Amino acid sequence: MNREAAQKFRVVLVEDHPMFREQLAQLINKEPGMTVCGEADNIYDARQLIESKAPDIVIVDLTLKGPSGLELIKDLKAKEIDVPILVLSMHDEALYAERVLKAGARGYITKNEVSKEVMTAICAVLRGEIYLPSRIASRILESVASGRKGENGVTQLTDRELEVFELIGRGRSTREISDQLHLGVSTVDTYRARIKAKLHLENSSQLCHEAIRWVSSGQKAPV
Amino acid sequence: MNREAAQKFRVVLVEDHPMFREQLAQLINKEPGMTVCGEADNIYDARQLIESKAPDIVIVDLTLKGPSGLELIKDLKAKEIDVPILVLSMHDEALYAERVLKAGARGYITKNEVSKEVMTAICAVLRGEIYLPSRIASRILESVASGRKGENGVTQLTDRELEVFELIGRGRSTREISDQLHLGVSTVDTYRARIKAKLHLENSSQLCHEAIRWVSSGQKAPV
DNA sequence: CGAGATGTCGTGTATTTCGCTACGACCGAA
DNA sequence: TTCGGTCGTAGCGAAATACACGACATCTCG
Repeated sequence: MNREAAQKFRVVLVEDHPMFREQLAQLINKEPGMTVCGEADNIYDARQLIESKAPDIVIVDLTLKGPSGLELIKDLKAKEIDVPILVLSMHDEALYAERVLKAGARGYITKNEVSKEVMTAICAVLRGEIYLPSRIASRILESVASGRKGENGVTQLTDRELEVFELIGRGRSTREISDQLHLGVSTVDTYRARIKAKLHLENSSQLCHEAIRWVSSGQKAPV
Repeated sequence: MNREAAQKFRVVLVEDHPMFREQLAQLINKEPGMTVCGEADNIYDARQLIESKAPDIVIVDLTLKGPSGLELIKDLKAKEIDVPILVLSMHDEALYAERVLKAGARGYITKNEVSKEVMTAICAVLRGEIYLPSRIASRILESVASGRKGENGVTQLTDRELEVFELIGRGRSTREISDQLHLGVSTVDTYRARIKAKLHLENSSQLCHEAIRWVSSGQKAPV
């Protein structure tokens, strides 16, 4: 990673935790060959930033305040804005990694990595490689190899459905979800219905129950 | 915060996200009057560290890999190890703040704060003050002021309320609960309202959320 | 005794749920 | 290219639920 000052790699950060963003920025700016050329905490600002700054790489958190980073990835792809994206996520789940890669991201790391690992990932993506922690890569390959099936059932959910499911698990009401995702309440409702169908859940308490279980198992110990 | 080098405030960090911990450490070490004297990513190491180093303050993440930071706080209190604790949490909810304060912590901030805010909190706690973001403080004070003296979260629920709370946690709908308990639906409704008030929950998703968590955590210690 | 906590319920309105239908975009197989 | 499937989006109406009031009878404890 050695570039003249004039041609440093330019990075855009999309991350809604201020402290984390600060640190990431610092980490990158400390690197001689890189510089942060823009920061955003939601996908709208991010998109604009990316279009105006045309960075060499975008690092995006999966879970943001509004629509998730996955939306941003899809958006950019739809607009054929071809910038390599490295996803930073809290979830140490192959499921998410797989989805972001399918959507067009070039790397996936979790926030549990040490900063050295993060830098490794950034460099790999800048070199044009696809970067995954090996434990996740192997989990993906494994499931692909074994011909795919249900596992936790959650795998059958579409991206959107998963997003809604997760928000339910975080205790958001339908209304809050529709706000956050900028959807109609009725749309969110449809997703709830579809999720219930796919997961064979009878009513919304059960839906809530499962969603919470999912969220907190993908996460750490209950508080 | 001006101390001679020899008598800097000594800080122990308990946080399981390596990157976050790194940054926190850096933030603190950058401060002239402070130094990080130990780091841990779980409560066992943390406890040992605290006993051996006797720091001036402990900063602990609420959600760790094993038992939560809340356990650590209770442990220290039980052992009468009297070190001020600042809790760092992802949850921007009054309920959690209240719990940790009751357990003996001296401050509560979320990871959404900018680092400046974190430093403010650290300093406040070191001065012996209790630090809360005002939005959370006001939410707690509000309900405290309007009656209800302290006590402990769930323990302040009446028998009936607790019964309902538990059924909610088992995924029963209001209707099912009223049937099972031979009460009017409206009665159950009233209990739900009272529980929400006592636990500072803002809507029924949160109620559901807390109830499920409580039930599945073996319904003893927590809260 | 009397104030406050507790258990019970009703009413009325706002919101959500639930089970439908629908439609356009896209995608892959025939 | 057409057909069938999935996906994201949305609306409708009936039923259920949530929420905010108020009411009243016990019960309890200072």
